[in-house]
Amino acid sequence: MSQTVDRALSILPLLAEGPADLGQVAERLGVHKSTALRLLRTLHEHGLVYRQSDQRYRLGARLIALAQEAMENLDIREIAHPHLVRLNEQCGHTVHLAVYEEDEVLYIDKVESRYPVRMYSRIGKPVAITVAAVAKLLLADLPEHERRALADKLDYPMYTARSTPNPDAFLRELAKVREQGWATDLGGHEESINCVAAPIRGADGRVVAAMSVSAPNVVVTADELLTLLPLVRRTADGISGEYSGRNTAKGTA
Amino acid sequence: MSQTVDRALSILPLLAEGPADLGQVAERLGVHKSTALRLLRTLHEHGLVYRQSDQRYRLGARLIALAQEAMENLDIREIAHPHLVRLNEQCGHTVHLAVYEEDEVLYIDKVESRYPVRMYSRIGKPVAITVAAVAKLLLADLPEHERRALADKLDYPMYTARSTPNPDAFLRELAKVREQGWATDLGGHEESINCVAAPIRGADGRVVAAMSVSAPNVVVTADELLTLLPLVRRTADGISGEYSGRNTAKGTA
DNA sequence: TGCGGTGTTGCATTTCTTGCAACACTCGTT
DNA sequence: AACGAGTGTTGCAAGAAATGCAACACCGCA
Repeated sequence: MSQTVDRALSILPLLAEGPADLGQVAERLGVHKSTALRLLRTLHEHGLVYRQSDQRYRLGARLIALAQEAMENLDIREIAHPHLVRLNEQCGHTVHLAVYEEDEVLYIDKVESRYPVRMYSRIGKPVAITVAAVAKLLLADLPEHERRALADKLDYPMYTARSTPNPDAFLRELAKVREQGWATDLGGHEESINCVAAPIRGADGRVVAAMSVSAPNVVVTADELLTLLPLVRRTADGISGEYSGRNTAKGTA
Repeated sequence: MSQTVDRALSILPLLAEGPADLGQVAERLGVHKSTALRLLRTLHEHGLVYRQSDQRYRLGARLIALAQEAMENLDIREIAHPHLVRLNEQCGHTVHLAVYEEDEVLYIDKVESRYPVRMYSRIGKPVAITVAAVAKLLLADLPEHERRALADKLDYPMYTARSTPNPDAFLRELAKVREQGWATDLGGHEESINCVAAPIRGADGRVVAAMSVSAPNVVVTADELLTLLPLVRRTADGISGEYSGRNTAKGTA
């Protein structure tokens, strides 16, 4: 809607790929160097980009701090956290909390496994949307037409042989997940990692977040992990209850 | 430098304080509602701002993802991480890694304490710059005039009775830290929490990051914590060595 | 010393942003 | 049901602000 701002903001994802110098930025934006310079300067003043010693630009610290505050404003996270910790104490595995927002699913909290073999993931990282158990739950709750539109828009990378291959398979999986009220990812993202997940619902019944327990094959088999399902669901329901109860002014994802 | 972009970016810290509606944004920017609307729309298109169900705006998920990528591009973090984990395994306490950038010090990595009583902090959160041990190390390495300028610019909140009270005290502390090559924070931020910290240096000897071990009084006394100093310094030196060795193309903070 | 590469500045042109005012919409109220 | 306040949204004309250009400054290197 606003060309100047649009251009300036386009610089951010570009720099997320790695540091770049003025010329590179100008070229990828399709603008004159002097224009790129002025945009970068403005971003710099706000701390969103940083100029490192070799003069190249990269994303700045203020961006990280802003994101931090953004997450702290999500009240679902605050409510859920103690529950996640308790679940982790009971089962020992990695626990995740994720939300959906505008075609993306991302982790907003995590409690690390107490086993030495851990799964890699990071708070803030976008989730593999076509295979992750939490993503299935969050998308399964969308209205039918949105689900369809999103499914068609997505890429379906074959992380493993069990990854969801195409929109139709994905929609079928979502229908199933919607039906049963929980989801799994059995080696669909990384061959040796399984997850079970359950939805967290607001007062109106809509899914506002999803949580999962993940563990590698070498620690527990998929079947053993599935025995945790009732515990996971109970935890999720507990969070749902508390979230619906305290319906403070603040809204959520 | 660019008014439009400047205004748009000013919206972000504003929304970091909490969700706001169009009118509030317009008022705080000092622009007409329609202008604010168009700026917000542009931010929205880039996912930096999200419109929640009650129509109010808050910071968006893309921002969190961007910040995530920003941190992953910091190579010091990648190199340091395994060292931090090892240190945590040896002493059991919370370990932090922090960098300085444009008047801010922030944590970019953390390994949680294995004791039940934990200290609150979060990756990405700006550090209490006038008292934190890591902040002292990072600032102590700045050229003299920058140090002076920054010290005068800062606020000196009295978190506790032992907090650094004013610029002069701070500069004296920095001089001392610079001299001895390590730093402490003994109850300067939270009454019952102590830290010891050591600097990580690049090939040119400049401090590029700092790391610390923190523990509450109830777990170990300040004196006991200080016995860990040699271990902390050895770890930091190990990271420095590795960082200086691998001087790849990528620059750093 | 001269040369390529890169970043920076002043300026005229024109585009793009701005504020306005009127309109649409959703609530809560009478 | 009708009303009115509050809020969000759009088209448009005026003017301010962003743009690209070209010339300049700077650095490392041959």
